[in-house]
Amino acid sequence: MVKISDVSARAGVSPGAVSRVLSGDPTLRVSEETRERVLSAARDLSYVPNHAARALRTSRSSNLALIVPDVTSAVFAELARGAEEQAGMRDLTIVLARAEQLDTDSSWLRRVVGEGRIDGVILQVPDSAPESSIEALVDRDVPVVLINSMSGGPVSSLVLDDAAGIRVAVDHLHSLGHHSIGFVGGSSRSATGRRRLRGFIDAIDALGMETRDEWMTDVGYSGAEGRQAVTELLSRSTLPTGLVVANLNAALGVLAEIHARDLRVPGDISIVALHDVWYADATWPPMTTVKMPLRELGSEAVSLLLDQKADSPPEHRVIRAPAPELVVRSSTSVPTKRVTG
Amino acid sequence: MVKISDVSARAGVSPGAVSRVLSGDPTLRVSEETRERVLSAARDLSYVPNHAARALRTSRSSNLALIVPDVTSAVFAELARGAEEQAGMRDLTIVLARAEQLDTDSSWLRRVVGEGRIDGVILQVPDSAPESSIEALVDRDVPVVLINSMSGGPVSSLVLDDAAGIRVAVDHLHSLGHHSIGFVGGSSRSATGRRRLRGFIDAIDALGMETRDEWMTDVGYSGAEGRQAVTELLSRSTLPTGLVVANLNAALGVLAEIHARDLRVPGDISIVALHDVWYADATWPPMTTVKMPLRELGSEAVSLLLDQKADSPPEHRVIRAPAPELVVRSSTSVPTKRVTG
DNA sequence: ATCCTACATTAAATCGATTTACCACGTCAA
DNA sequence: TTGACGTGGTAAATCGATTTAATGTAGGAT
Repeated sequence: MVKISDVSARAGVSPGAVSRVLSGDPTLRVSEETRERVLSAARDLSYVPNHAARALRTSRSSNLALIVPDVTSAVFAELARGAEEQAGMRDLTIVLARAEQLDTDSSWLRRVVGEGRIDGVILQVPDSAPESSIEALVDRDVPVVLINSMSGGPVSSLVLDDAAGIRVAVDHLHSLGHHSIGFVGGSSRSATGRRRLRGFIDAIDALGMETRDEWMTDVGYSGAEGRQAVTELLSRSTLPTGLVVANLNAALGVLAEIHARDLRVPGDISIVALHDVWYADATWPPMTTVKMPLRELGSEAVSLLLDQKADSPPEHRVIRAPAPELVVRSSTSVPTKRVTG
Repeated sequence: MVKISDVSARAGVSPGAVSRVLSGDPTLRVSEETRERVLSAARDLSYVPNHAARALRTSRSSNLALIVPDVTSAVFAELARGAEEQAGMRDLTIVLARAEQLDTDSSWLRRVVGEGRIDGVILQVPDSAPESSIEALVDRDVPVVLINSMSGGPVSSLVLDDAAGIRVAVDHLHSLGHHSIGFVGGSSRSATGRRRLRGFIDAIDALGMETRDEWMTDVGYSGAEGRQAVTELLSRSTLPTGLVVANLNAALGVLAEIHARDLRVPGDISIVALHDVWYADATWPPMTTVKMPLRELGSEAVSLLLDQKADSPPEHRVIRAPAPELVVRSSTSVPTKRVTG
């Protein structure tokens, strides 16, 4: 491996000078000619600074940890891509970890952070997780950005504008002529779930429609829970003609259970799901969705982490751009008949 | 941050001694009593060795790069989990990257490797990728393990026993009474695709059934390509009663297109897909699959990477354990009628 | 001739752990 | 007494880049 002293030797200057030229130190005064010599020497030898040495000296590892509950989720994939892009631009690297490790082996994070391997943490706690597990991270000596979890509190956070997304979904159904619209959101035990429910109710109100408890469920985001949601809805008196599902994983389950009951989408019920991911048009029927700025969420998380000075107060941002966008496929249509459960 | 000299001071020994005690250097001779003092000093101060310093000295970063074509794929998720687990056990960290970056910015890998940030690479090239892009990595100065791509060649590789998985699928359909079985595999332009096709033909042969070209397609793994596969099958004379789909993403598309044609699964056609991932039972109907040892593939990749000495010849392993396992759901049944396209 | 800037660069300390080579001390045999 | 050996460590170099404080030199002003 070619090192800085090789470059400096070739350019006929000191290693210090090379370092300063290469990093563009503004306090350094060099003749244009020397600068050129250094630059071309570095190029000729294709010099790449050793990361460990730099990290040791500067005590920054240029590694960020991305901790998510579930790598499987398509939501994660988009998020990761955004984070990665932004990280790439800033010469950072993303280290992958499951939130699971936080529980089973909470020492993991402590250790990696203690070792100085991680400069910052992007954390998406499972909705199900007790908020106390977050607290455990607060006094840690790395900046943390919480994603899609609580807003407020001592840790910086970033959330999507779920309410806006849900509004788009509701508007769509309304404009098709639906007047009874149901909601399959996350559990109201989680902050996210409550935020979404609130968004739904507001959207319905704004259009002068009514919400009915029997049209709403209080389950999680998995496929199985989506199925369960439909079972619950059907066990009640009437079914709404339209359904907003706050998560595409759950929407798969919803779809499966609806089919299992021999109902038709969108014939018997129209469905709009939040988050536009690849398999939205591989379902049957292809699903109408609301595309949320997940990628931007990821990249913004990286930015926030880095722009955050050590002692600055936590920031809480809402990602609003680009605005949630309706992607019409085949799971929605004008309402036809109403089904009784 | 507490450093090694703090520990050594507290224990009344030299830093060198602490290092050697902590790393269990067998050539060090210490009295049991001194060892205890060192250990407890480290514990009391909750000493964690600085990673950068260690990396600088030992020139190993303890970082592995996991490069995949698509973080979205459920296959990736399982793989990543396996890799992560194994990495965790060995005190390594997994760095995430998209294979995309290899094309758009092939300097990325060069740079990170040059910086010494990466000790090894687990690489899953897209089936579509030219094999030349692999070559570009061969002479790099890090060990590389290729996943699910070519076998043989100068780079170590790891593949699943696809043939065995397909055999399980074919056996299942055969034992249900199917005699006309079709295949939606990967493109025959990729080594993986060819391997799978071979496995399929062998499995059919072994059971004394016949394969027909009109029952086989030659498309990729995406949902869209799965739809296209069905369109092609239907454009031909007869449809088989059973279908083996070599990938669950494609299977979603297959399912969607079948529904779109108003055919019934498993009434008109039974489907078995390779890879058992979470949404297999969130589809309609829930899909019968063959569970492949993806997790083991991931963990084995890490092991192979590390066990590989610098100058040892490349190894090519096939992951056979645990054996492919049939997961019966609702997309398969005894054959009823045969549909003409 | 002397002092003062401004300029262009360098020397050397530093980050923290690892590792090789060496040392001091005691004991035991010849 | 000497030398060989075992015991229980230590000193110091090293990994490679960064950064602070210092240094030599030329030119201009007094």
